[in-house]
Formats: sequence, C-alpha cells, structure tokens
Amino acid sequence: MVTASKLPARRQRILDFLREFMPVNGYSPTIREIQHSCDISSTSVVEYNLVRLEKDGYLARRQDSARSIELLDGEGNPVSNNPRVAVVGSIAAGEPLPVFSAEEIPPVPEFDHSIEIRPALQRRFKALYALQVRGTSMIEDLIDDGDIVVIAPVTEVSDGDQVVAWLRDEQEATLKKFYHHGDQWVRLQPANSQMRPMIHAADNVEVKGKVVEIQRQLG
Amino acid sequence: MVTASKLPARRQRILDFLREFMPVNGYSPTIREIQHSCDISSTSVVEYNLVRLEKDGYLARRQDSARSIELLDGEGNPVSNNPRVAVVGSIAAGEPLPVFSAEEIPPVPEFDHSIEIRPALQRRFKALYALQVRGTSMIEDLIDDGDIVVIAPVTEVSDGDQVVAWLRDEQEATLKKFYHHGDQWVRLQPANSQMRPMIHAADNVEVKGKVVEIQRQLG
DNA sequence: TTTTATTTAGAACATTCGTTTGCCCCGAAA
DNA sequence: TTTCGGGGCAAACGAATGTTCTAAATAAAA
Repeated sequence: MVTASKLPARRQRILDFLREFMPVNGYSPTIREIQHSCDISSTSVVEYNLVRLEKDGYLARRQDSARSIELLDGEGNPVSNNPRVAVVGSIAAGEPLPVFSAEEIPPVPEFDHSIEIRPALQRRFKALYALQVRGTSMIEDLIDDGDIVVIAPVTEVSDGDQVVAWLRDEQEATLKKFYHHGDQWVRLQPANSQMRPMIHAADNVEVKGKVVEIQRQLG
Repeated sequence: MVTASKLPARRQRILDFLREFMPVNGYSPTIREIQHSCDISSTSVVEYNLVRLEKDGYLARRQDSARSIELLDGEGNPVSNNPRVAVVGSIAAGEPLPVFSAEEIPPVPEFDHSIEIRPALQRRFKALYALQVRGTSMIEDLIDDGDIVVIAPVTEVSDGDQVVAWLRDEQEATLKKFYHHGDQWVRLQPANSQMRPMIHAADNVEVKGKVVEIQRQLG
C-alpha cells in the first residue's frame, strides 16, 4: 500500500531517480547506478531502501535478477504507458447515466477510477470507456452485477450485440442486446428471462456504443 | 536490414525464443537463459548468434549490460512487446488435460494459440497460462463454454477460489471452486446446480493454479 | 533522558552474466 | 585433395551486480 506520508529524503531521492531514469531509458538501473546517481556511499543503503520501497508498494523486483526493478502505482499495477480507460460511471436497466460520444470521452485523470485494458483493444478502437454494471439484467449473457464493461463508442451495431442505448424521450441509458425489429423499430432485449424486452421506435434509440470486453474482479 | 532469407536453424530458434520470451516476460533473457531454452551447449554459441542477429538488424544490445536485448522490426525500430500467454489446452469437468507447474509452462510457439493479457496481470504473477473452458460446469460463476481462463500457477488458494485441481488417483484435472472440508478433505464445487460437488481426500487433490482472469470472445 | 527503531556505512561475499580464447567439425569452393 | 569460412563446443575469465553481515550513527518514541 502506498502511504501518502512523505518518505525519508534518501528514499524519496531514489524513487525520484527511478521515475526519471526508467521511462527515459526503458530499463531498470542497477543498484550501483542508483548508488552513484544518488550519492550514496554503499550498495547496502540502496538495497535497504529498495526493500522498503518494495514493501510499501512503490516497486517490485525479481530475486537475483539484474535490472529488474519495476515501478508500481498505488494499486500495485506497473507504471507504464499501458492503456487504461476511465470507468465513467455505472449502468443498469432503466437508470439514467452519463454517456459519451467518441469525441467527448473524458480524460482518465478526471476520474478516480480507471482500469487497464489489453493493448490490442486500444489498437482496434480509437476511443474506449468503461462502465460498471448495476443489476443482473444481462446475467444470462454472463455479465454480472459489479462487472465492468469496456465500451467502444460505435454507432453501427449488429443484431445480438450488447449495446449501450440512449433513449431520447426517456432521457436514460441502458445496457441491452440490440435487435432490429422491422424498419422502424428496435428491440432492446435484456439477457434475463425475468425481464421483458423493450420495443422502441428506431428514432428514439441512439446507440452509444457496444461492449467489447468484460472485466470481473477475481480473488 | 532484415533480410527475408531464412536463417540457420539455430539462429532462427534463438530468434523465435526471443520473440516468445520477451513479450511474455516483459524483459530480455540472459545469454544463459537462451542457451538452456534452445538446447545449446555453450554461451559462446549464443553470443556468436546474437552478434550475427544484431549485425543483421534483428535486435540490439547494450554492451556489458545484463538483459539488454531489444527486438527490432524491419526498420530498426524497437518492437513493442505486449504480454501474451499461451492457451495450453482446454479444461472441463472430469476430463483429463495437461497441467503445468510454474517451471514447466510450455513456450508459446508450441501452441497455435496465445492470447494477449493486461500488462498488470503478468507482473502480479510470475508465470501464467491459459485454458479454454469446455462445458458449463462453472456457468453460475459466469464462466461459459468456450471462455478462456487465465491461470496463475499458485498452490495456496482460499475457499471459494476457482482452481485448476489435479486429482492424483483419477489422473485428471478439473476446474472447480475450492473449499476446505475439515482437515482431511476438500470440496470441489461446480458452479452449476445440475452438477454435484465432489469431496476428495486432501492428499489426492493437487491445486495447480487459480483463475485470475476470464476472457470471452465478443462481437 | 533512556530506549528503541530506523537509517547509513563499509566490507566482503556469492552469483549472475557478458566476453574471450582455442579448438573441432563440416560442407563448399578452388 | 586442400583451403577456408560458417558454425559449434568447452572452458575460463573477469566485470557486473544482487545479497548479507556487523557496526555505527541518527531519529523517533517512551
């Protein structure tokens, strides 16, 4: 756990050095490189402080392996330019929620919560965001309460896709399976036999995006 | 310049190994790790071939620096190495399957299938592999037929974890929820009310790993 | 102040790991 | 056949680098 309290000067200096060195060089410095860059007299001091930094969750290392320091963020995830998307809110059948078009996806830092995604996802879609699912309206599609769905803000969807649909008249968004229903209508189908499908005029339904990944908290 | 002409078998094997190892692990192997993984008798052979590969533009190294190999693309740019894990087989209740310990996880190329994972996963666990789920024995935990589960080869698990368990007597592996059942027994519980939990002597059950991520093919 | 925990120091140690050297094998060219 | 270069082999070397131990200095707590 990364404590907010400030570190001893030496330790802070080591951390600062790591945060400057590693992104620039793309690899970890050795203990002795840290030693000399931070004006430390002994490798054991570096080692000692690295152990503390590791215990406090600032970094991770591999045993006996050269140049194996990895910087971590507050959640124990490696710090890097790995793709993350913002979890911009939650969604449930019948509840209003903020929905974003491709251009107005908020930058990650404005939200206290983001998730890491597979790099391939980011390559396939230009912009992505995530929503936490509330309720079990999609349970039969194996999307559970609490799951986080990654949404690609596309407007072209196929029958059966899991979509975020915005209902203009009702002013609310919902996560459902999408089906055409004649020319003028669309059917928004929960994946839950307890719930009824909803049929809407096509021009009342604005598809905001579709589910491209589901993430669930495990263990 | 990377020539399209084919390399000598040894050199090709080294290159293949690098291209498999580095994305999976996120760092470079040492000469001796290459040596052993490619069944080479001497480090000098590895060194020789690395020099040739470097001269031919396949990779770059820093002098005298451990774990400093970088793979290059055709234009001499470093190639991004996103983490992937091998899908080493499939698993279903009651069916035999190959299971691997942390040390014997097979190299990716031996299998026609690998999946990309979130970089955070590979840092939290030293080694990972993936299995494709067959059947619906875990359907109520929202693991469906065809889903791919990422497995961390840990032996310490908690009650309720989704584990790959190896049954010594039966010589088969199975994906179940794990529960202690007194001192001498464990209960392996399907997440499917159609199926019965199995109670085994603790010393007949070898936990091979636990599910840390589920990936499902969407759209 | 006294006691205790944290931090720094210095040195030595043990591996890890890249590098080098000399030699052998073998197939292609002369 | 001889020559020669690519490739392989074994061993050793030495630099790079993580680890550990003991003691002293310092800061924090009681």
